[in-house]
Amino acid sequence: MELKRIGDFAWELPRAGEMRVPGWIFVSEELLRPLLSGTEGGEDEGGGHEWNALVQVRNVACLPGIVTASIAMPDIHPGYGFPIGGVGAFDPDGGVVAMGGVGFDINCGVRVLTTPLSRSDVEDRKEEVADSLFAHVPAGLGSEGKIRLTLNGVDEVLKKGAAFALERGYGLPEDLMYIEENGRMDGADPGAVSARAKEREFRQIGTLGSGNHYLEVQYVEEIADRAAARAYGLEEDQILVAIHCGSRGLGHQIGQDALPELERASRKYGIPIRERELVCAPIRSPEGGKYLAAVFAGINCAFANRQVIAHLVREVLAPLFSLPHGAIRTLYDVGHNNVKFERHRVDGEERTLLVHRKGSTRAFGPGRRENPDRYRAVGHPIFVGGTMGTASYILRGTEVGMEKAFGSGIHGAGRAMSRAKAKKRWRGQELVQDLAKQGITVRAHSYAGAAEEAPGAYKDVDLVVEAAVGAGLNALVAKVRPLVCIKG
DNA sequence: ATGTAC
Repeated sequence: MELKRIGDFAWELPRAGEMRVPGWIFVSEELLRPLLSGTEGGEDEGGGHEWNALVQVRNVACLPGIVTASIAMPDIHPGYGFPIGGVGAFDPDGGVVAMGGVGFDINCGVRVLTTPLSRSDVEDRKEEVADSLFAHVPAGLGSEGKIRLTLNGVDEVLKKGAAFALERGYGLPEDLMYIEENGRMDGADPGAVSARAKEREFRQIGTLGSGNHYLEVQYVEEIADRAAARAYGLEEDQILVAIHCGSRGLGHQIGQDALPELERASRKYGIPIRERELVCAPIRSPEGGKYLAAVFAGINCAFANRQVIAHLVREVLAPLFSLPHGAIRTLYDVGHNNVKFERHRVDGEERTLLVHRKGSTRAFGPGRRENPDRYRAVGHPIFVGGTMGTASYILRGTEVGMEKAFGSGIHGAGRAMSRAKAKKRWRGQELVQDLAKQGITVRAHSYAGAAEEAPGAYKDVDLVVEAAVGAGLNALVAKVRPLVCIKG
């Protein structure tokens, strides 16, 4: 595939064939190289689909009703249907909602809590902090939470999101102000969610899960943007807690249920299926409407999940450091596997679009009314999770990002190596010991899982951030380092 | 990502 350079950190995949718009890939030369080494039409573990992130950018560009471009963030790597790091905005008239644009872990995202603690408060108590968090926050594959829901309770979670958790006494009212959508997505319909999906939520609310999900105690190493840091209440050496998780089994089941339904819809409406998960339905069709109502419910499930986990973190840290719960505040909570209706300027005209972000964080810039009052002037924070052994970053939305990428940003380092390959190359136990020597206390529910998450299996997060900032999509606010990491 | 399987 021929790419045209259109900027220092921007490349265009020109419109050709059945593409309705061009592809825009925001990467540096160095990050572009591995993308070009994939083989088009190559075999993959999933059954012989084209397993190449750039092919996926092109496939998304072929979907009906896509607006402006099929966009890839600097952490782009192959996903199901959409690339991870992919953004696609669609016109509600004639456009589609695509399962691959959301993925299985609906509203997977990050919440960051601020504390009044500084690095020195935690540094020599890391083992104690790690053990307490590990014991109190349920995590790992198939883990079950401390809360049991009834069927009616699950419906309430799906309708109310984080507010449900608050009603049950998990969290502080001010938390809601600092969650994307205030923690509650409109248009969620529990009736669009299967009984099987709901059954998976009965015992799973308030659990971290596995894979790349984690709970991390971090300190602020460096502040790059004083004004934004002031608005966010961040200082150097300050202790933060990052919670990375999603909608667990429920979101996964919504995705599984949607596959055959949207496959039928794709055929019914005559939309070519270019990859198993790139099935879709017109936004205004009954099938599209049902899928959206189910996804919105899944989004609420993840908001509620992170809200409960934030409470569990407070239950651990407050007594340990003699703090009131109110001293541990929600900086922000924002997802990176979502689809939603948003207002955007396209060619000078304000329009409502359905924006898919798959492994891409919403990153609204200065002035947007969706931002909390305290953040309105600088844009809301976004969280870029590095790996167990490397830095994470706090960035913010920008006006350039609003124009070029529908207000989107990066979400992490992005995998550079498959999970299978990483598992062969590293041993989890050795990895945890190595990290301990570097001052990072890791508690993992699965050593095999930890090996898959080896820092070496990811791209260099510093380069990914450099590209996002260089392209102007996001602005750098602060760099943070891990002290304690709980892995699923 | 995922009760790694219909």
